[in-house]
Amino acid sequence: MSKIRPTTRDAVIEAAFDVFSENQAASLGDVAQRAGVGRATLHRHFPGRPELMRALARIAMDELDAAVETATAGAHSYEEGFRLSLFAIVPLANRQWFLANEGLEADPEIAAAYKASLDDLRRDVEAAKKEGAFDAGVPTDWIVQAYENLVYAAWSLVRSGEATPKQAAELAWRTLSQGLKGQT
Amino acid sequence: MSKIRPTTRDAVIEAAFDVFSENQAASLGDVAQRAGVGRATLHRHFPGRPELMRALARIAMDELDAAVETATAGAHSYEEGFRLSLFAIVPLANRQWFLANEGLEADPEIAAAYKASLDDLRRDVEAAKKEGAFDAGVPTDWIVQAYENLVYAAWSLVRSGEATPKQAAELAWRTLSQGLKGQT
DNA sequence: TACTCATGAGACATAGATGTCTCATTTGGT
DNA sequence: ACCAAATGAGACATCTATGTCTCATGAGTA
Repeated sequence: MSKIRPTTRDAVIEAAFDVFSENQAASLGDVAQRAGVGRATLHRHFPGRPELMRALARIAMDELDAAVETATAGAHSYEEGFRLSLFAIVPLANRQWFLANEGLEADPEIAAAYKASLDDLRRDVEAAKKEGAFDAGVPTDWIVQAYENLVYAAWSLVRSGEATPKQAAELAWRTLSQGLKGQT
Repeated sequence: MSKIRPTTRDAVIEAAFDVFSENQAASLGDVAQRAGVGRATLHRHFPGRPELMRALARIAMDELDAAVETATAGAHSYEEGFRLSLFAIVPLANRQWFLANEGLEADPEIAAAYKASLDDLRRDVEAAKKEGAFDAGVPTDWIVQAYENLVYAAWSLVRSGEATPKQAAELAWRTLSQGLKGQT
């Protein structure tokens, strides 16, 4: 077992997700306090704010990938895969969204990983089009944008207390699939 | 004619919209520079950041109201009104969105005005439900969330250069109306 | 021309966030 | 119990954004 208490680093990371999802401009002192950790200790694990954000981004992307992979393991079609992914992603949205406004596109590794997952999404959208799940006449870029923003909308609904994650994901799926369905 | 050059205040406001829509964390120095104005002059017109943000919020909301009112003047139904509003709002989204993450809910006047416009939107959604434009079984809160976030999605598509405002608004409208249409 | 007022430039003080360092204390493994 | 490593607390220096103030300049007006 490592000499570094695994608890401390994890506590900082979880506190950072909590604090930053409430206020992306929060200070590192806020994060340390929420984690119940000294500010100096935070700096021992993460040299500075960019490194912490980088770590959060990597974790968030890995979580997302894992959740989607698990959720879609038994999917029989791309359409079903999208539906299942939506249910898996909505509860994770609060851990993802605040990262969008951080200057992470400057980090080559993060930017590359993000681009790769976007490319995957575009590929899946196009496969779903071929299945007839989405209207082939609608631009893939729009479907991707609508998908991402309906996830955010669903999360917002959950956050406001108006729906459970399951209900919100169902509404988002209905809007997306019925709204962009291929015209028969 | 007022002794205060009307140009200066307007230049600051326009620069602020430009700069903050690119980076909401930009400094007042950045805004002053973009406006071609001394930093002290900016402070002469707006005591501090909150006051500037407040002014931007009021202007943005007024612009939005005016644009919607103009656009929907000739609408024959709530459904048509929503469609026309969407076309009017998408080009203004960049002047609206960054204000969401500013602590403006703390300002009573701004908060009240925002709440009022949200209530209007909810009323219109419910009227459109009665028309059959939206499925009465879908929560009004979801329709409002989807509407707002599809506006953002449309603006994102425009910003990426993948569509004109008109095309993006058309896609957003199609997604919303077809996705939430009442089941016949 | 003389006057008034907004402006630009820059000095100055302040506040908050950040990053480093030290030292006493605690923790976990031996 | 002993030891090495991690931690907490706090001092310290630095940096950036902010807000104020002063003074010279320029534009518009009488």
